[in-house]
Amino acid sequence: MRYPGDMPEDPAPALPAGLEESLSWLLAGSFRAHLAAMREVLGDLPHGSRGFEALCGAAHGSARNQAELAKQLGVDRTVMVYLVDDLERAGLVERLADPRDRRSKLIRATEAGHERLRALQERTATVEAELLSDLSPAEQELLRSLLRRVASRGAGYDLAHACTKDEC
Amino acid sequence: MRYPGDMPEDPAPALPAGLEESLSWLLAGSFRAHLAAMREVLGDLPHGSRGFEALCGAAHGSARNQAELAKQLGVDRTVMVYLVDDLERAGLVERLADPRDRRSKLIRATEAGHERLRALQERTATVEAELLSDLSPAEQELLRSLLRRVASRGAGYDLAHACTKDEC
DNA sequence: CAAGAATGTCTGTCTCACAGATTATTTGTC
DNA sequence: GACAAATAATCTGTGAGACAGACATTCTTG
Repeated sequence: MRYPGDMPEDPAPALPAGLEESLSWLLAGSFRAHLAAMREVLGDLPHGSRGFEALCGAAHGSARNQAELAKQLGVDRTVMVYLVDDLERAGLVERLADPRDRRSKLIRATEAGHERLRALQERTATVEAELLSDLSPAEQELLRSLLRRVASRGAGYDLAHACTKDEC
Repeated sequence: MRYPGDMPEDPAPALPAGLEESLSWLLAGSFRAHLAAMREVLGDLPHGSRGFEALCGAAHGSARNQAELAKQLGVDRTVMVYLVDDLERAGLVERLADPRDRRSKLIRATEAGHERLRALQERTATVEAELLSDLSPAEQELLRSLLRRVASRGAGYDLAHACTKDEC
């Protein structure tokens, strides 16, 4: 865990000149920072940040089946297989038969999954708070709101090959 | 309530309930959206979005050497090798000997690199404008500003293994 | 009932990131 | 000046992960 005063003495490259105005880099940089901050918190959770989002979705029942959850997470359907496999093996989620469609499987968080998620969310909240600590509470909420609108608009894009190869 | 003319083009998963408040998902979603939007614009540019940022950094001389550019881009030093290799092979950047330190190599954009970058920036601006079209100009600038502060704070984190494995 | 679409899964393949070692050069220490 | 340690770039090998394509099952639509 790193604390505010605990910055690496490293002659920090800080923000790269000329890139700081590029939305490309701003999003990548923020995303990377968040990812790095989450890493230690998530610990041995299968598939790290993505596993966290999947568990989150499973707990909230945000998707009817595996395919829809995959779309929400922005991953390929074949990736979803071993993602859920590993979460299931860890006892955090379970595949339930959908009574309405025997092809579908409902992905739901187990009791242990809910418990784990709650514990993780406590700690991720701390991490996020630190990451956003330069922003006032109002600005933090504003940032979420703006990102939500951007992400919402981007939800319609073709996400094939969107995620993994680059930075991520 | 749905009306006759109100066609459900795609049963759009839209925003996943329960995830939309998670900064984790908001950043990932926005980042993915931007990545997807940029893909077609960048075309055959080596290494896509990351190559674009590298070219940008090379053009602005934001880094003294290859290692520092790698830090700014958030990539491993060994990754930087073939990233620059490919950009160099495409004639967009060049490795110059640093007169002050013969170990270092300055990564600079060639004439063709500047040209290509300028052309790309025109088109990426269009794409970004569309991605942000739900936001007013003031909000767009606000978003950039907020992200800059987040990314800036996150610049000090340990970025090892930050990027690739998870979405991105 | 037949044809087609959707869901989840499996297999094979291929790209990519990372650890570790290597070479060349610089910096620090005595 | 001589030596050790640190740093920059590179190369090799390996492993993880993403994707295309095919498949079995089930639903939907004509």
